Formats: sequence, C-alpha cells, structure tokens
Amino acid sequence: MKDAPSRIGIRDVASKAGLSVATVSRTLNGVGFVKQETRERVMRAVAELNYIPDPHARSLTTRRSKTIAAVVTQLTHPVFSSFLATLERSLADRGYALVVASSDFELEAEVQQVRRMLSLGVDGLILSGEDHASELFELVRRQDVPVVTISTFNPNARLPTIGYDNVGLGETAAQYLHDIGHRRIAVLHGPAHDNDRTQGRIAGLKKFAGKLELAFVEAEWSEHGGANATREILATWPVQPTALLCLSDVLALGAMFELQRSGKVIPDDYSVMGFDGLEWADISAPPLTTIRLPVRRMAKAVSSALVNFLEDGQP
Amino acid sequence: MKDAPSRIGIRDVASKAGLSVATVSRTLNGVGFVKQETRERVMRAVAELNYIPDPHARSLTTRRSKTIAAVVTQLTHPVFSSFLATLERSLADRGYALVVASSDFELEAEVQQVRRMLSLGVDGLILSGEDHASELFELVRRQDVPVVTISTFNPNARLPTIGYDNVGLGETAAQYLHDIGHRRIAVLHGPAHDNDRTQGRIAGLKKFAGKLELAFVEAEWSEHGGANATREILATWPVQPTALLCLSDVLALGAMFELQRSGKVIPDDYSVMGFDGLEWADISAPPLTTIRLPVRRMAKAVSSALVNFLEDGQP
DNA sequence: CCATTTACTGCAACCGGCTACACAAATTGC
DNA sequence: GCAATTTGTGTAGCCGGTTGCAGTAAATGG
Repeated sequence: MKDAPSRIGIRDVASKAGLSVATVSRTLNGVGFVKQETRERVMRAVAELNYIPDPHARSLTTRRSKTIAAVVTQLTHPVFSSFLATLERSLADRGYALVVASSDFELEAEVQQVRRMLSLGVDGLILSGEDHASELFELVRRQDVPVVTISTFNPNARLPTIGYDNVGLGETAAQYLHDIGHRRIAVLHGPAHDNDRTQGRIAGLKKFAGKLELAFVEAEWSEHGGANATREILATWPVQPTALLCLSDVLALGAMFELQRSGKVIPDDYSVMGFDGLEWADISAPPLTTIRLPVRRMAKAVSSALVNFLEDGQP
Repeated sequence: MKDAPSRIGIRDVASKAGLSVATVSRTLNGVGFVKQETRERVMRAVAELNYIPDPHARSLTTRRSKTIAAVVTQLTHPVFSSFLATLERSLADRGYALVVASSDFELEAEVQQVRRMLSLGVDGLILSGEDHASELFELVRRQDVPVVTISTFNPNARLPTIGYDNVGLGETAAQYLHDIGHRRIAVLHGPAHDNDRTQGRIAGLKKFAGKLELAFVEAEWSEHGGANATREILATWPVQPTALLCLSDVLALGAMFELQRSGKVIPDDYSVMGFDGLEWADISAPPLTTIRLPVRRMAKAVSSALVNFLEDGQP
C-alpha cells in the first residue's frame, strides 16, 4: 500500500534543520553547549516532523532502558497492589516505568521471571524477601543489575533490603494479644514454604510459646483461604481458641465472614486480629485490629534508592 | 578496579567457537540452516562464556521489545489487579512482559502515561474504555502501535474493544432489583467523569427510570468511599431506599460495613448489590449478590489478541 | 593586534546484535 | 561425470541513536 515511509530518524531532523545529527542529539538531551537559536531551529524541525527518538536505539548506546522490574509473589494481594501502585507513581515521577511479574510463591518460578526480565533489559530489579534460588544471585551478579529486596529488613542480607522486621512484628502481635488477655490463639498464615516473611513472623510469635498456646494453620492467601481455615477450626478443633491471628488482613476478612456466618460474635466469642493495615481495616464492623505495614513508604524508599543508584551511585 | 571486562558479545562467542557471528546468530534464533554439529559448538561456547544477548541491541534491529503496556485508572482496584495478574501470566507464557501504569481517572494523565510508554518502546498497548484524549488517538496512530481497549465492548469503536456491555449490565442489575421487589434504589458509583464504563452502567440503569426510583451518589472508588456514601444516605436522605446498588464490590464492602455499624440488618433493612464478582462475594456474611465480570477471560482474550497480531497479523 | 580561552558545531566511530548476499561444500539428477 | 540444487557458513553493512575528538568562530587578555 504505502511505500514504506521508513520512520523518520534523527538524520532527517538534522538535514531538515540544516545541522548535524550530533547537534540535534545534544539539544534533545540537553548536554554540552548549543546556541539558543540553534536549539530553536532543532525544536522546530522536531515539531514539524513529529520526530520521536527510537527508544531501542537510544537504549543501545546508553545501556539504559528506564525500566524497573518488580517480581512479587502475587499480584492480586492488596498489599502488593498498593505497593506497586505507589511504586509506579514514584518511578513515573523519576521517568522510569514499572514492569511487573509474579512468582506465585515459587523460588523456581521467580528465577525464570527474573531471567525473563533481564533478557528484556530492565535497569533494576525489585524482589520480595531474602530467600532466593542461588541461581538467581548468580544471575544478577553476572549481569550486575542493581537489586533491592522488600518486605524484610536485614542490614546483613546478601542484597540490600528495604522493609520491616517480620520477627519483631510477630512478637508485637503476640505481645498485644497476650496483654489483652488471650492465651489460646489460632494463627492463620499463608504458604510458609519459600517465604521468609511469613517464616519470620511465625518465628516472632513462637518466642511466646511459653506464655501463649499457639496453633498454626496454613491457608491460601485469600479471603477464601481465611474462611476455609476458620471453618475447619470451628468444626474440628477440640479446644477452641479465643483469638484468631491472621497474618494478613485478607485472611482476616475471610475469617470474619466465616465467623459471622456461623453466628459467632466478634470480639465476644472470638477476637480477630490482622496484619497489613488494609484500607478497610478501620471501617469494618467491628473495626479490625491490625498491624499496619508502611507499604507506601516502602515503595517510595525503594524507588528513590534504585533511581538514585542508577543516576548517581550509592546502595 | 577491574579493567572494564566489557561485556561479552556475539563476536566473542563466534571467535571462541571458531565461527562467524552470522552462524551464531542463526543458531541462537533458529533460522536458516545450521549443521547439527555446528549448533552444538555454538551452544558450548555460549554456555562457557555465559553469553546473554544484549536485549537493546536485539530490539534495535528487530524493532520489538517483547513488552506490552497496560494503562488503567487505578492499580489498586481488585478488578484491575486481578485483570493484570491474569494478563501478566498469559503474556509471560507468550514471552512478553507487562508494563503497568495508572491514569488516576484523568484522560490527560492517561495521555502522558501513554506517551511515556511509547517513548519507552512497548510493542502494544492496553487501555480501558473508549473515551480518550484526541491527542492519544493521534499518538498511537502515528506510532502505529497496536492498541486494545478493555472493559467495554463496541464493535464500532475507534479502537478494538474486548470487554462487556456496560449498558446491558446496568439494565440487568436494574431488572434484577425490580424483580425482587425493590422500587427505591440508591446507586453508589465511582467517579463518572472521564469514565465511559461507569457512564454506561448508569445509562443502563436509567432506562428503568419509569419503573424505579433511582438516586445516584458518586463516591471514591474504595471501601471508604462506599462507607462514606452510605453514611450520608442513612443520615441525610429524607426517604430511605430499600436497596443499595454498588457499581463495584469494593463500594459494596464499604456499604455493608457501614450498615452493620449502624445496626442495620442486611438484607432485611437494606439490600446490597454489587458489581465485579470479587473473590469474597460468595463467602461474605450475608453473601453479596453481585454481577460477575469475566475479568480473567478478558485478560486472556486481550493477551492472545495482541500477541497474535504482533506475531502474525489480525485485529 | 595576536595569543588564548571559550562557545559551538560537525565528522565519524561506535553500541551489539541481525541479515542480504556471496560463496563453498555436499547432494541430487540424468 | 558434470550441471543444477540444496545446505551451510562468512563478509559486511545496517538499525538509529550517542559521543570523543577535531575544527571553527567568537570572546577575552595582555
């Protein structure tokens, strides 16, 4: 049909403006000296031709794609969506785009995803947790891509971490429930396998093994998971707990629903405590006591850490 | 420190294997004829050198980045996270990565985001709704990037749509509430400005203006928004509705919480109906009647449509 | 007024892959 | 046995930007 109009390139702009490609490139990137008048000449040509620099060509020489990838366990979990949402905003402000991928709680899948992201040319990487396949460490070392891990905090980790102390959070929760008088507690948590965040919280709780009677139930990370676990507890446990501690508000919502369906009254029959601090925690009926995670702050911190490193240089 | 080891490139692999770059490239991309033995020689060299082709250089010649961007109104809304999660999976299966961005309900911001995505070199674009800034249409036309819009369905739209008929959904909801005997209905919806999905649903509802007494309340798209709107209705409306129709389950959850806090019984005092069909709708207490949107199916459809087009060619 | 320094601009060589085309070797055909 | 194919491999140039270095014009200095 149309005779291959062959994309207009910087050469076209240069000839149209009667200048060299170098000058055009310089004005466009604002480096070096360019006379005001020349600059305008370039801009005019750019506007007239509707020129848009080819991102691939640019990346080739600059070795930068202005892209950062985040590989999380689950894209649908509200904690992650809100993290990613804030992250996307912060990155956009700095001119970076966010690529997302999920590992579905499998360290093996995570490596694959990371491999894909790298073979795609991202400038930086965000992972959750400190536990990763050794192949992954190898991979990022070879490609030397900056990596930041979230959801945990440990100055001695193999990769820089930005997050919170999960063990401490576990202790805090246990302490709180202990203080308000609970002794028999059912702990609902998501898949602990391959997940140091959950393991950390559990470890924190277990420090209270002497003072509290703790029983752990692993559930799917979803409202259904929380409801199913609760149903099982109500139906089969010989001695009932007085509180349900859910290691995510998502589980807590499921638990609350299930308790209500069974005609139980919260917090008279059972107390429910959550983790995450999701939006609705303070307006639920009854309000959910939860441990608020500084997800948005974490997102901003990760964003600046990564971008600062890429533009200048400091871990 | 280290004397600039200068990334190993295809030339290194070629010389190591005692072959030409062309042969290496061919084996790696599986095009043309390559003797089995040669192929192995290449692979060995690749493995020994840990060679990974530079994605930027590759994109430059192939003019493909294996990247698709989705610009949605709000990343935190469960409907979108679940859409994006499924989308990411489908795209990953086909070897594509997903870049996300949010427009925050502003057509103007959307254009900016799209511009960023394009200047970043994505192969395809996913937008929600049919209404967009005219500048946006111009932009995608010039760059001729394939675009698919979601959440609406209209064979005559300016851009291909994959989604559902919002007007029809509105009618269905109205019909349902009418059938079970409701006459005075409060409709809680999110920002309708710049949002043809919401507008469509409202239009569908308004077709029942003769049979139903409808009052619309605009709220923020969140649990808080739903709760606040409900509080306002309870407190200030002279004549109370018998049903609250929420144009998103997120609003419905907020509404249910608020009703419970006020000691109202669902569905005796008020009925609550939702939209979206989020995971928890069937386990809530009481179960929420909702209109289930085929979000996952939509994601898969969008993914194949876009990838098929990119690899072969058909809208 | 001539020597420097400073401000601009252009040439041409990359970046690291892909691939058209040429050429050589192995098969096939008759 | 020699031409016509079919396979297999190499040379070299291109993709579309960026940038080091050189060269020219203008400003500064003594």
